[in-house]
Amino acid sequence: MNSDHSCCIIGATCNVSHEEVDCSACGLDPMCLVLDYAERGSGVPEGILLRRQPVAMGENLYRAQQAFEAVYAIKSGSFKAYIEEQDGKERVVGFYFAGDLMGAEAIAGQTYPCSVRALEPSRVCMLHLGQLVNSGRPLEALQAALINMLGKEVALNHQVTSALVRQNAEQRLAAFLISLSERMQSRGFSPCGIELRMSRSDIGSYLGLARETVSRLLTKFQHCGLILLRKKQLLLLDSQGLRQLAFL
Amino acid sequence: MNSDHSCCIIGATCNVSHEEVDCSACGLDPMCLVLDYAERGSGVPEGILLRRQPVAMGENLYRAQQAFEAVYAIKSGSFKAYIEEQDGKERVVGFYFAGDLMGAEAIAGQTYPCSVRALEPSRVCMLHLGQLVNSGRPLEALQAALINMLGKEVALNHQVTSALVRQNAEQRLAAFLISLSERMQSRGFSPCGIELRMSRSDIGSYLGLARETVSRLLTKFQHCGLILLRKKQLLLLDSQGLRQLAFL
DNA sequence: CGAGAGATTGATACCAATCAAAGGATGTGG
DNA sequence: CCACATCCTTTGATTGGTATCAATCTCTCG
Repeated sequence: MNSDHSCCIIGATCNVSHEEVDCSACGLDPMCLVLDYAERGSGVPEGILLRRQPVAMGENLYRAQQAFEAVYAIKSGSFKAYIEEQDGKERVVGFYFAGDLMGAEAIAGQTYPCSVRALEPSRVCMLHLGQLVNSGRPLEALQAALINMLGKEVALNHQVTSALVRQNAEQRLAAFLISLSERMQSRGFSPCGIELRMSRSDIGSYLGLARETVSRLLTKFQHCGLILLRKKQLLLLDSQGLRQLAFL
Repeated sequence: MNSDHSCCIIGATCNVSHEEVDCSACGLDPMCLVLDYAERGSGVPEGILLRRQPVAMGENLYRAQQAFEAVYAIKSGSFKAYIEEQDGKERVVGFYFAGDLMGAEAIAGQTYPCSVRALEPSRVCMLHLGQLVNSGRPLEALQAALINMLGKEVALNHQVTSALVRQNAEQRLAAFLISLSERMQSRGFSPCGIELRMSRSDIGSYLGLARETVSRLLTKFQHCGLILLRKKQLLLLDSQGLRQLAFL
């Protein structure tokens, strides 16, 4: 919020995308703790939690229609969720960053409804939920943690949906940037320096805008002094101004 | 889907809004079963689950900013979730019908992010989650059920969001009608006869359209022979046609 | 019956998609 | 190391869909 906060995206002192979230900011954290505790006890099911698995850029974590297997927490990097349309094009339905949980939307239907692909080299922790449920160990703390995370995602989705539908292009993009900033901040990253790993087309697809419109608005925001943009490095100069744009 | 299915909304033989969902179609069903089972055992915490509480039309189940207390399952009737804007207007963020779960979005933040109001006289079951977690009984089955429901809601939200943003007014409204039909069918009601308890303004607010646009499109759909509309009674004549409108 | 809210229908203005073209960035092979 | 191809991005001109303003109509309820 305050610009005395050290923002170093242009000078590239800190490259956010190569840092890992601390376990305390990670979506799977409560689960990890529970599993750690369990592992100190007796019979530990092997391979239920795979930590810090590398994922190559462009690699798919899972694809639409696949049977549900696991939920994933992002340790570092970023991902996009998308759906293949019948015309072959892909529609982006979400972006995920370090600390986010992915795959929860497949729990109920036991099938992933969308595909998820890495936007850069990343690392994820993988929790095999199916195996876990059958493992016969007490699960209360773990389940409570999962319930909390799901509740969080539901709440976020509520916000995003209602915001997107009602707002015009300018408001949508401003809200998108603000939400990115807040998500970064909640994970201990700088709230004003953000690396936009996704393309303008991806952003447009997510916000329901043409890529040309995204481009136009970004330059407009820059001319207004709201942001600074160098390639994929984004600097929020006036998040207050963006907030005002987003909600009116 | 087939119109040989008896649809009686004009003749008013069956008034959907006054029927209750069977427990097996209700959002809280697995929980009810678990609690029933527990109650047959020893020390049962009193008042954790309040069944079939009546809610008057226009009454608020909970309001934005209130502390999280319980989740609710609708036995009969319908509700709208909305947010008060700073200009005093309300933005609708969702509709809920018999069998739906409400309040899950407050679990993580322990505060309701939106208000929920009855669109007609209704009945709900109320599960005091906070008390339950502290009651010290084995909760695995209950939690598993809640996880499933939340996963379902996340998946649904994903769909709705991405659909709403990208589609034009005609597609949005067609998709909205289809989704209503599917939700009704999944709860054992007729998929073609639906009572629209909410106003055109509410629908417009939810879909991000002006009420005039909603009105225009409904009459257009009627002229195309897709639907039949008498006041608040809606009859889907050609759900295939609506589906085609929605996805292209 | 009258009042007020909700719904419908018409005319106009504006925002954003689309079409079109040029300008950068990145990577590959000669 | 440069030439070329490809992809992403930016900017401009035109078109169409939808909000908005305005008027009338319908229904409900006291």
